[in-house]
Amino acid sequence: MAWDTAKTRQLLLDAAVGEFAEHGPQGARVDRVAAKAGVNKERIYQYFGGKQQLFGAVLTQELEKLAAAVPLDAGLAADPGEYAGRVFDYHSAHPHFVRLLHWEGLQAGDDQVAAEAQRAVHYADKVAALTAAQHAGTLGDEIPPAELLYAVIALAGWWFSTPQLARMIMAGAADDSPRTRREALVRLVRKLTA
Amino acid sequence: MAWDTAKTRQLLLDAAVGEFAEHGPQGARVDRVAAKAGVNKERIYQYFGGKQQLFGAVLTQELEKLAAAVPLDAGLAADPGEYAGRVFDYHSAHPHFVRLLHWEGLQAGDDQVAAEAQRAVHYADKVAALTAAQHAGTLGDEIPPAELLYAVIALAGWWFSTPQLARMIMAGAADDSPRTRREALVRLVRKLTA
DNA sequence: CCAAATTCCAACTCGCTGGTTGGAGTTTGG
DNA sequence: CCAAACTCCAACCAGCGAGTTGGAATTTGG
Repeated sequence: MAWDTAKTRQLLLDAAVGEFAEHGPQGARVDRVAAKAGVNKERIYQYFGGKQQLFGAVLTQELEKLAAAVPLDAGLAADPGEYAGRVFDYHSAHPHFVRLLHWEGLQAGDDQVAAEAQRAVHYADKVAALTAAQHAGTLGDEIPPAELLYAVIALAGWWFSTPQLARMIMAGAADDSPRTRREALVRLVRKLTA
Repeated sequence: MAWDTAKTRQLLLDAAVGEFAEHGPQGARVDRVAAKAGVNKERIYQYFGGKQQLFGAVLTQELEKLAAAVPLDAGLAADPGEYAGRVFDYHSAHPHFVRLLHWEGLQAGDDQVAAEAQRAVHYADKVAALTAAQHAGTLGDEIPPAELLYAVIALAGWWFSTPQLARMIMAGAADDSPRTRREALVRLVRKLTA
């Protein structure tokens, strides 16, 4: 039987996504990741170097997935409201993503994070697209593009990053469901770009 | 010399704020809290019951501080933009608050959190104030009040909850400082309530 | 076909950390 | 004034968990 090291690696990575999203870099247990992957934990040290590097690898992978799933210009420039809605949909389907992002933020503070340079380019591209749309006149230009991007990301993500707050704020609302939350988000962003 | 148990308690609580904000409930070290407070760690177990309960006590205390520092109607209803600015200022001066909030959110998930009922009332009051201002016509009424409150909180807090993202998004900006970030925030909220 | 290199695993180490304990000092109530 | 109750502390402990190791199985390259 041939070795399939790529598969073993991927098995670990996929198991680690859930573990890290749920418990964070501190709370995650190396043994649990290995068990869930059905692999010996020593593999983690051979392939990734350690728990922290595995966390970095997980983050990089998930970042790429998001970038692929909600592409740069899928209506972004033309209609940021709908783009925000798509980001919301992605978060709904993959709730671990925002969690990973926040674990990273809480842990790293002002330190550089994994793949920071590449990720910065990614955002710069989006800002450029928004700038172009403003010049073309398909988008209101009252809000500077970087700030607009910031707003979209923050508004789409906050529901998931502090669910307890979202719950309390919406406690009085007539009905509070993912659907109405998405509508609220789109409404907010549309208003910003009116 | 008389015992001053209240002071000892407070010493621990204050030391714990920093420790929990920086490292989270998992990463926080009981010994470090005790050392910083200049108190024996056994006191934590007598006064609070354990690490987790201490975390709850810290959260409750800081929540009250924020509520006191950025009062309900200090210009909120009349000018949500400026209110958002004040929240931003508070976060700048007390960066541990947002961090605590997010650690709570990441840990609790969909479970009830400490003092949830009281906190919900707190937000309901704010929503009511916004509703009144909309009825009075001092505030645009395109955005439902709860959603507006959500937006203010999310936009003011995101800078601090994922500093790595904020850094990357703003990487291309002419200058990126607390001052310009605050201005961006106010601009965004003003646009929402125009 | 054999030897070097690589993958895999069970078992181990060992420092760390939350929590405990026993007792000494201090206050309080009667 | 004395005994019960409470505050405080140094030392202790048990188990958990990241990382290691030694060697067996498997592959590869010559």
